[in-house]
Amino acid sequence: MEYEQLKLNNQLCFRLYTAARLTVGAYHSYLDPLGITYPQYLVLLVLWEQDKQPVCDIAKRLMLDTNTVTPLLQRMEKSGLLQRTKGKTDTRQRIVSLTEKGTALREQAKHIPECLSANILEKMGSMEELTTLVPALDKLIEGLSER
Amino acid sequence: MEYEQLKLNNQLCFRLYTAARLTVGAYHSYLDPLGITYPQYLVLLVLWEQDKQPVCDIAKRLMLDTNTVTPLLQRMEKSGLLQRTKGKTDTRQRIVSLTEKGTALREQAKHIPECLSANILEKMGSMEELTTLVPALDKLIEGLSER
DNA sequence: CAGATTTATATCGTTCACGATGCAAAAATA
DNA sequence: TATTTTTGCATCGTGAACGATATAAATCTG
Repeated sequence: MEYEQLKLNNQLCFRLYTAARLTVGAYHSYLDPLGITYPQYLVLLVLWEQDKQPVCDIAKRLMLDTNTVTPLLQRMEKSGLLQRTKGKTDTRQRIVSLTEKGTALREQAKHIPECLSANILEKMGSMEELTTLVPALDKLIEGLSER
Repeated sequence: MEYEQLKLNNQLCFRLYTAARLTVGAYHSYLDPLGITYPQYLVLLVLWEQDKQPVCDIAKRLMLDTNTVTPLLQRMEKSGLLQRTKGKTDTRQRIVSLTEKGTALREQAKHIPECLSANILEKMGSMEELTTLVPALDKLIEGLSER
């Protein structure tokens, strides 16, 4: 009784941790042919929405720090997906812009979300649990991110 | 319209990925004094429930592969939390057992779950979203883990 | 305007997550 | 029993996360 809460099955965080891993894993078969990883896909999503952003804006969007994002962008630059140029108004900034290759991937990635939705829906049966998930996660994220 | 689904805000996986990161981060201030990381805490949870398990059972429980768990256990052995001994009935197995130090941590970790619950509840306001989260995540995990 | 502070980015070290691969022991099958 | 297959564990390499720290530019303050 005393240690009841120290049980794996009682812990929300373990579920989040596992669900996140498995979901990212589900993207793998779609992202592999494009030669990108899931975090790289996230960066592309941000840049496809709006190109030419400084590192800090991308980091904010992804809720990551620059010490995670910088190496990520460096790897993506190396693989030819984007460029990092010095900012003009603020020379501390590095403006990240898509290359042709990075832009072109958008077309190839277009169907990934629906493929994945279908994939997950098929395995989960009903849509219901999924629709409750999103607002609950948003609230959790909002709570945990404020400081 | 065509690219509507390629928006970060529309993606469940990003929420899971972020929520998991932030939640693990919330454990940090509690686990740091104990000198363990979150994945190491998960291993301890499993061993506190039942000591002396082979590597594969721990891996199954955490839904991880041995190529993740083995180095994790090696680090934990190095820091004196557990021992890995050869199995007797099946010599391929490595039986993982808690040391005194590993066992003793249970007492210190006892209040972590309630501290965290309180922490999260305070930031989220209502309990409602949290209670819907758990079964939804379970179903998602179940769907994604079957193969 | 000089000095202090903040901001934007980068680097380093450690720990994970995981695909690929290797190897030996156990189990299944011929 | 001999051969094949499976299982349990380990190693290696790569890419992330993230704490700590560094550096220069921008901003704020006295």
